[in-house]
Amino acid sequence: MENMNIKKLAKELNLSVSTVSKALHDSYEIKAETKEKVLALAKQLNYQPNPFASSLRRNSSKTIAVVIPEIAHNFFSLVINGIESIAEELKYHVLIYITHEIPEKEEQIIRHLLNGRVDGILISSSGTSNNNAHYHELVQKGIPFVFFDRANFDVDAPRVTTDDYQAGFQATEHLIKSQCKHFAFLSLSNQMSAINHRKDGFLAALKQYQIEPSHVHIIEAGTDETLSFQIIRDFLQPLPVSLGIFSSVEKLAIQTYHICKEIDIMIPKQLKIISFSNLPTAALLNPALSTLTQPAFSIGKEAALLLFQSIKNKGKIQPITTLPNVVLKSTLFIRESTKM
Amino acid sequence: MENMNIKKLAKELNLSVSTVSKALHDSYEIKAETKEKVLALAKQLNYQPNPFASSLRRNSSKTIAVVIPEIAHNFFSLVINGIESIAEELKYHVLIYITHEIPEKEEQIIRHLLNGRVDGILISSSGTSNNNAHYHELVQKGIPFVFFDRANFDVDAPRVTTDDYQAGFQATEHLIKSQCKHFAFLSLSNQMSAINHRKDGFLAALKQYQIEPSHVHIIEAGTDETLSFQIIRDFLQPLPVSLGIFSSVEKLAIQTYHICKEIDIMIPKQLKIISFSNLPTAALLNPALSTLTQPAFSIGKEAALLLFQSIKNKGKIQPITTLPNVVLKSTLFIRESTKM
DNA sequence: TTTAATTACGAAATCGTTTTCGTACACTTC
DNA sequence: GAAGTGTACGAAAACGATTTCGTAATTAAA
Repeated sequence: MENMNIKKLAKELNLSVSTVSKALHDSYEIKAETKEKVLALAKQLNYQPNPFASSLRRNSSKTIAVVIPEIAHNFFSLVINGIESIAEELKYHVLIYITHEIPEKEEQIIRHLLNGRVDGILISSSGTSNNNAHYHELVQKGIPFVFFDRANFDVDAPRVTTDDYQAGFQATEHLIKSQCKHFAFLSLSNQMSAINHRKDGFLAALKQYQIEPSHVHIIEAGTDETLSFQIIRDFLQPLPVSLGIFSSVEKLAIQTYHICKEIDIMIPKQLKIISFSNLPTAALLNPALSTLTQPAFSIGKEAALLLFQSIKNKGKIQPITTLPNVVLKSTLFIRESTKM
Repeated sequence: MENMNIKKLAKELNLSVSTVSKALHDSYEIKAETKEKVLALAKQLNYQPNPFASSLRRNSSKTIAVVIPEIAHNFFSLVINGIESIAEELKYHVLIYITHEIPEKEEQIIRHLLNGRVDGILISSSGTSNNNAHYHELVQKGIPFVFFDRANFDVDAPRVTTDDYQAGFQATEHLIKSQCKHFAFLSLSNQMSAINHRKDGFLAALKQYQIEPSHVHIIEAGTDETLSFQIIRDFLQPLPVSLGIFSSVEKLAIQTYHICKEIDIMIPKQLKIISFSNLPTAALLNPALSTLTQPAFSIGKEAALLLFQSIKNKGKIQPITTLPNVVLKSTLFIRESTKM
């Protein structure tokens, strides 16, 4: 009695294992009366099929993996919320893997997932553009995956991204119109698609408005907290006049706020700043932070939908259409931090 | 060649399946030379054991589940970070389930997990104290689990919590010494252990300082965003004089900030507020928010360690000692929001 | 009445591992 | 040289489901 399984259930019912299995799956081969009996006893004895036996036989796990650079980050946790909302509905399970922004870690995780533990993968890449091998192995193994936010554009896989270029352009234009004279772009690295698109938008706007190239600063702060603090602080001393900062990620904007507080730089008087961010407290900051806010929940949802579509279509003939490439819009919130 | 498995590997090596399996597990029965050959070819052919076959046979999944009320919440994502740090080290996989604060949802998830999909569970309960049945079923099934932050004290399971009572007392004392005259406790519900302990500390402090009971307000805002907004707003109109608010969770404090902004209540002049919170931007808010900050990462780590200990000891004779009950300390950060 | 089709079930193979037993062979020990 | 002792491997039985393939019994069609 320790553990219920289909064999005991069958014995109890005086039926064969196969009949019980079919009854539980509502097979047409089994008559209604028998099905009812089986269902009833299964419920009564609290029978739950062993998921591993099932997965082994069916070769499907009802599980997806989410591979993200970090989790303690509003954007990613909102995305997970979106993913979960779909997964839950489809009765899929969600495994979380965190790369801590280490490309080798991502590779290792992806390579591990080649073993079939999951039916599909959602990835926000920490990888560098020159290393796609592990993605190609996924393709080869036939494991569906979808990029979200940070995609690798050299890999043929569905993507859900935001209009990073346009948003970057828009944010920069806003800084220009707010009378900034110097412009800085805070970047994590020059290897991340989303961030580079934002930078491209930034540069395009500056070009269009004919900003003197010597007034344009690209700050690669990197992913190490201590180091990026140092890099930003160094950049701000001495402070370029009428500096407008466009931070490509929330974290760097917050660090900038901390540094300004520390070394007494007044926002927005001496320095204006706008950032990509999903901070629920952006409007409550001192001063309120102007943001470009991505529809994080929707990104998760759309990515999950695409993934489940791929999973469903697996093995079937793929129509040679263009790859799904959903692009969602970010929203610009102008607040005090960029006030004239 | 589609998919490598141990059978093909064995054939390729002219060895039996059992020998290969033993070699891969470094069994003493297999001589070094053979092991090397097996390992070499396994690596070359990129052999990865099927996890489901393994799990089925071994009756262990190398997977744990984390069941939390919500994920887009600094506290919980930090906890997950802590959990992941341990799981990753032990090569365990982490499944995430979100209850959205719905007790029935939690029950359903836990009941599902009785099927053996995971080797253990970490839970921050959304359950009400009068419903423990699902936890007892876990005990009965022998599935180890550990509570963190929000525990159910009627269930015999290891717990990792914080010194909620003391922290609540301390925060309240701080409000009292900041010359508040009215005191409000913002709660999600009166069914959550951690929050109730905070409330107990709050009440104890008020009693010790002989605060007039009519000056004490317990606001149960609930988990619904719109509703809680309404409830807090109603409470603040008209505004009790010299009000000191102790918010049991970050979310309600942020809502309070928004409301104060909206209806022009000045913090800390007209209203002082302190909150449990892991906001990285607490110091940057307008005004900077006084907080009690839980060691979220450590909570996750400790909880995971306890869980893995239980998993390891499973089946062995349990020494009849007291249940592990790790209590970590929160840190009080006094900032402008409670300034005199 | 015979044949064909349908209904409702069961036996057994299968998924890919792990593990328990055997056992052949070489080597010691007395 | 018989008995015992390792050493190194293989055959086969699990693990618990799903699925294929049969088949007895009933019903329908010719």
